Amino acid sequence: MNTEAAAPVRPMRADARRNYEAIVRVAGEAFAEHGTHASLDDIACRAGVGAGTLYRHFPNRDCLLEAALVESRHELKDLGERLLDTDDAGAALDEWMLALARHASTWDGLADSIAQSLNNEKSPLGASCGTLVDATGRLLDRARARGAVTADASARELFVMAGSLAWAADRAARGSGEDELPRLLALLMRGLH
Amino acid sequence: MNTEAAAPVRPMRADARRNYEAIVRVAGEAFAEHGTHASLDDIACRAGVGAGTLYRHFPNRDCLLEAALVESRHELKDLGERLLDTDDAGAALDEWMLALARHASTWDGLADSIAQSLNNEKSPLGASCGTLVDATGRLLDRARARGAVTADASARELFVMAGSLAWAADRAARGSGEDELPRLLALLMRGLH
DNA sequence: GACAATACGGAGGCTGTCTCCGCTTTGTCA
DNA sequence: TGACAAAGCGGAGACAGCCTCCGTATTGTC
Repeated sequence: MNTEAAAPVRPMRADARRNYEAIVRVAGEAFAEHGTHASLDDIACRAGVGAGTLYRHFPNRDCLLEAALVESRHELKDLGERLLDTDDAGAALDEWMLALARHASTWDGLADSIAQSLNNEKSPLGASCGTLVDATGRLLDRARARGAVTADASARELFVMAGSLAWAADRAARGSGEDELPRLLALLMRGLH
Repeated sequence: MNTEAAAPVRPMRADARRNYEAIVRVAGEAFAEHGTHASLDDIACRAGVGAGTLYRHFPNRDCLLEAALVESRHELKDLGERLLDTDDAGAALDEWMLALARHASTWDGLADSIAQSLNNEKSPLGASCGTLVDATGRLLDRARARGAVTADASARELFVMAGSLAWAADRAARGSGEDELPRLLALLMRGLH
């Protein structure tokens, strides 16, 4: 696994850190604008660095995606912990699934990138998904223990279903920018409980 | 809409028909092998024609996808009609959804291509999806009229959900080639009924 | 058999990915 | 403060895929 950028043995050189941060910032903008398939050369250009610099810091698209999502994932992780302390285990799972689906909707194509990375040991994006799958598992187990979930489904499946919901909501919306996610999710959770 | 290839005013010239058929045949193989993003230049090459010939017959990827799917869609349409004559309206809808999901799983990436085309007036793939959405609507209305479906969902949404299920099943399978579709579908339908 | 209509094909322009390596910047140590 | 090695930079260019253009070849018709 490549974690040299995230946890280097020695601190990054000043110029390297400057470039790293500029790239991540610009990447977030580009992904928001063009989806996860935004041109990497273009990101490098807009960040004022050469393509070589971008690819040295982020050997592939997943690495950059992962870096641009760290904050969002931190917040998600916190939410997961807070939800474990709430009373209604069923509602907690519902809220968690909605948060997961919203996360996967951050940028167009993200649900796809995430799901693809899940089956790819080497992807840093997939690795960091492990934490989210685990959190899903804890909330699912608790909900099941309290009888709030009866259906047979694994944490991993639930995680993928959240992604597929994000996928469906993005595609079902007939342009009209309607937020279909809650309704679609309700449909799914109705079957789960 | 471009239907010149499907319903020409005058019959195609012999060489044109020969090439058309070779391209469609090879395309099916290539999509099966590399998913819907298979290289079109490569398909042309393997079909023994120039790129120009491929693009003249199929101005874009969707046109080729659509042509390579005609048979499967025919069978699907027939199934839809047969299902309308069965007794159990709920079970008929279940079976239809499974068939839709399997169709969208034909090739890797197909669910995505289909869903994308749904929002694209000009796509021949999307146009031909209209028939399937209509069939979904008929089966859904019937199931609802008989009380087999209580949840609030449109035909279009159901169609997209079938695609999203295909998407999820393709991604949830941890390589192990397991067929998760029926279970995932059961989960969804449990919420719908 | 000759002619017009139709179709062919592949060179080449374009965009995007990713690598390689000569050059520049940085941090350190005297 | 200056000098040196290590670390980092960047952009040219190789490569792959998409798609168009137009000179050439094939076909059907009279």
